[in-house]
Amino acid sequence: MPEGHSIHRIAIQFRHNFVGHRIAASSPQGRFADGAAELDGRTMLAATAIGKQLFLEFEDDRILRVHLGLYGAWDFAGEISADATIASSNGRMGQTNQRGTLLEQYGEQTPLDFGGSIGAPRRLRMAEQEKEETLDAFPPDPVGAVRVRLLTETAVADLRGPTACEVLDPQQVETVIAKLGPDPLVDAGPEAEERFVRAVRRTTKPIGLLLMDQSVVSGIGNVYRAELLFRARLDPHTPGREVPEETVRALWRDWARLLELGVRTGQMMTKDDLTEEEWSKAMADQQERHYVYKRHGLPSPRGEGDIVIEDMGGRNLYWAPGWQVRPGTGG
DNA sequence: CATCGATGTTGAG
DNA sequence: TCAACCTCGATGG
Repeated sequence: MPEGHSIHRIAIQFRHNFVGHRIAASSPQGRFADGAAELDGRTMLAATAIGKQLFLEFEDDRILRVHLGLYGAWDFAGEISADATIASSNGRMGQTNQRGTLLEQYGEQTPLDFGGSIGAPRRLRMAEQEKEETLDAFPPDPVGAVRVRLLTETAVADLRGPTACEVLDPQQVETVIAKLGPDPLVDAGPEAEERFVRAVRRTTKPIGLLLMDQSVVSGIGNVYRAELLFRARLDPHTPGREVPEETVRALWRDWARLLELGVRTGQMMTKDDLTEEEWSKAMADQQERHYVYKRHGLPSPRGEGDIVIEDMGGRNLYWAPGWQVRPGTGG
């Protein structure tokens, strides 16, 4: 159940334990047999996340593009970095990625805390089973419908339930990337913010939809959308062109901040100004990590009234009308 | 045990 | 606008 931060963490995990290694690729489920055969026996050269898209580059210009969708997940096993530190000098996505080096993406090395599985949570029973198998034999037998298994001498990554899983050439990757809005961890620098400002302010579409539009900005999902708008005190229905420029810039910078925090902690922590005690509580209880997401019916944390839920573009939107206002209406 | 909904996207109508 | 994709935790009987 990933938003952008999850995919960046997955990319980091691949850099640690798979990039630079010859990969045995297979499709235990069978639905990706041809694609796996194209990758099998080739060395992984780079792993890059842009928004919710993951690109795994192999030798001979073969790039695996994966989108986890709503419930896809990667499960890692074997010798997997537990206290992952940002890998350095993994190069670029060949000629397909003009968006800067991986080091530029992440700046200084940042300690991370990985579990064995990233993406949708697994059944505990399954995790225990795999743990036992790992002690006995490597690699463990695939559990369930594994679309792709990527295997090194010591590490294994299983992909299940993705929306997209395909082998592309650099040209095709270029086409995909060209349709994506900026990702603060990929497109560092002022041009990215300018792109975002332009994309928002040129349309009358509501800002609540624009933040979810991956061609406007990459990586934001339903949780971050709701929380960013609350933090900005912005009514989700405000047309893009009516959002003050400074507010649009503040949204971009806040997204950059929340995304960095999400990559570092592995949690979508969207609250500010918590005491140490409140922080611990929030990290243990998902409900406590957010101001409005899935908190409809509860009193707004700020201002008057309750948090409400409504449909926007076919997704549940959570917001606090007593706090979030439309600019220029005096509210 | 059955059903529902979900941190997402695509494509048919 | 809505179903389909395909997985699994939460919920209710």
